[in-house]
Amino acid sequence: MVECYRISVKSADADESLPEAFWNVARALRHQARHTLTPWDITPSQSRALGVLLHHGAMRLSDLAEHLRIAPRSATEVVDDLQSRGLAERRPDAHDRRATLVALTEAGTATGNAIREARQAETERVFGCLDERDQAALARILRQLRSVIPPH
Amino acid sequence: MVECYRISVKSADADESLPEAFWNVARALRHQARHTLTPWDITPSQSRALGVLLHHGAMRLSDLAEHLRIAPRSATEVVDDLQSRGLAERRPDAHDRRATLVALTEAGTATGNAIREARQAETERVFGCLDERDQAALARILRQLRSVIPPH
DNA sequence: GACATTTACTGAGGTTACCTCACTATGAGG
DNA sequence: CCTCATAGTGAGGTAACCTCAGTAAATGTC
Repeated sequence: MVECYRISVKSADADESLPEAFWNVARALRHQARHTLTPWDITPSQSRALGVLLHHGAMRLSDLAEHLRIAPRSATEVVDDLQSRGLAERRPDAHDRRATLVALTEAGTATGNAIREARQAETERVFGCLDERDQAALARILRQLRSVIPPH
Repeated sequence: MVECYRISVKSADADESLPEAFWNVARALRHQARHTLTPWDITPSQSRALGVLLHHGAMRLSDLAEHLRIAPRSATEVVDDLQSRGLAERRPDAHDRRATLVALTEAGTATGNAIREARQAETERVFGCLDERDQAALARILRQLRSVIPPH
């Protein structure tokens, strides 16, 4: 179902180092991901928040910040943006009146789902072009790379 | 020469998808690269410019912009920064009085070399932990991925 | 129960790394 | 000579972050 058009290798700079090749792929993927978002006029950071809320449901602003690995203050801004677009809303937390719960609106859920599907199709098109063995190899290699990079 | 300490796999979230694993590695690498720069108090974008100038020698500001894939106006700023740190200097282009050549100072060359070496050691430590076959496999897989992502 | 401490969010203001648009100085073609 | 293109930069803007200080609410202590 997934079309794998392989453009002629055109002897593309095969003389690039592994890190260069890695970053080139990362840049192309990032570029493509940004492109995928254009129909919704959503920024990447908003899309990330949408994804977290879609996946985990309503949560406190500080928890959202943690999921997004950003400072709580920055999450405030992302939520402001989503709210001004009618994609999310703030609700009081019944158990803690200091906290505010962030929840997707119906529009937010719909948009989030649409984006999720588009991104899934996109990554399937890309990573699905690798055969089973290469997918397994890539997963293994990525795991090993990450084990060598000091976390934090 | 390269130490490969493999921390226990500790069954780290092995349930991540390929794109997730890819981005996690990318994030860790970016984080590490940023960390590597701390001794020189240099920003990543300045380091990139330093690298281009080191590799290709003095060039016009617009050519530098092209190498860095940024707008000429943005290259002006990077060069301003490098110049204020005494790492680069502007020179008139003898053949075109509109143009300005950007050249590394002695300090800039030294700093650029030091950074290049540190980064090389760093990537060798990471990618060098893959055996020959895995390095070849990764290179091949990355090439294939990039051939599937529409360029530009 | 009063009081100190901690926690949750947000206003104010800053940074990095980009961008576009308009302007000046210069070069190149007819 | 005059028009047009090109090289760099000032002015001003954006996204996505940050820290620090302040307010309101909860929680622990005496």
